[in-house]
Amino acid sequence: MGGAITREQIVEAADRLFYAQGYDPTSFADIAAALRISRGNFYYHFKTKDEILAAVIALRLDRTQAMLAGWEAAGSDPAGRIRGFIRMLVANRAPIMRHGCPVGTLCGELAKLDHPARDQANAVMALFRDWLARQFTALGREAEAEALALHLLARSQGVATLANAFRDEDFIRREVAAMEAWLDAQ
Amino acid sequence: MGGAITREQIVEAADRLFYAQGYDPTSFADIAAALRISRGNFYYHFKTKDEILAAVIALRLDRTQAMLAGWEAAGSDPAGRIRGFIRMLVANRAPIMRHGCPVGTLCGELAKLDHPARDQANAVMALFRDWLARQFTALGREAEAEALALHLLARSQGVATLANAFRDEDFIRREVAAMEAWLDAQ
DNA sequence: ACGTGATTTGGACGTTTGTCCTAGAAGACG
DNA sequence: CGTCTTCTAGGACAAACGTCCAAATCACGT
Repeated sequence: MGGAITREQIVEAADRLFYAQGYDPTSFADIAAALRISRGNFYYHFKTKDEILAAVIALRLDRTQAMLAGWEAAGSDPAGRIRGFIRMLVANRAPIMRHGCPVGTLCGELAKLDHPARDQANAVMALFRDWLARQFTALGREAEAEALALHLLARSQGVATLANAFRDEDFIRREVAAMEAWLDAQ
Repeated sequence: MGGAITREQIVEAADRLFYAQGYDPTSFADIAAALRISRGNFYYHFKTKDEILAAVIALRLDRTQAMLAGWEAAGSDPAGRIRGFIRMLVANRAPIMRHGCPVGTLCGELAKLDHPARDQANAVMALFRDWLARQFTALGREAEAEALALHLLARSQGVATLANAFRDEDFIRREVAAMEAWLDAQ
């Protein structure tokens, strides 16, 4: 396989384009142009567009799971890990202001499309929820762990949505500080 | 004008469909089928699909402005008005769980499409922001009014996003209660 | 009853979409 | 060098898209 375009490269390009433009508006032609390959080439690796979406979501699931597992392996305390989650908003502020949160926007789009892969996309969101709940449990808040996780996840999603609409970097920093203060009070 | 399909009916149907399915995935055929009129009929009232979108956003701007003005005219105090805003999440929980927040989802979609009407859609969001800021100003928090408004708006958007993903009604109620408690502490 | 302007129809148009096929290039292996 | 498998290019295909138009229909003043 010489200059072979691997399946992985297609998924990678689709991942970026689905994030930047959305799943539905992104065409095979867009992905092909990004990789400079022929349109017809897709059919060898994927039978349908939905299969590409499924592969993209599977990739995101894997990467998210690996990232969260890495954060748990690191020696920091649960509160420090949650702080790391919150600070993702600052670290990724540029793409978030341009395209929103990759997780939230895909869930929203697939919900509107009533797409079969909706549940898979939601599973990525659930990964964050469950990870956060585990951290709050480790903080001794087992009873309210899931509610606290959903609360923090919702605030993050809201910040991403408004940061995307208003392109306001200071707003992100203010809200991140507020979430950290909230975390300290827990 | 006998059984004349008015321009207003088209905008109304497009408004509903854009909310339920999104702007891009909604075709002229969809709107025509909903109204049981001919596809070609649109060209008499609108020249392009973008014109329909502009009309839909203009309608939403008008209605939002009227709704918010009505809330200010009512005799309640600023805190009570903010409480009314928060309770929108509970009042509209069914459509929110199905399709998300009409304001936030349209802003997100148009941002991804890099659509010219993006700013108009954001103006609807800004309407809520400015209205909330006015209420916080009336509460004597002029200096931080906009930050408080954005904070509350972000939390509402986040609740709508997660309620849409997880279809969790209890979550909405819990978060609404938490926002009311936050408001009382302000 | 008639004519005029407003409104609606059904379809044509060129383009783009996702899907699918075939011919051949490129690689591994004998 | 020859053969077999793996991969790619380019285009065919029907369907759907937004756009646009000519002809028919409707409402209404006279």
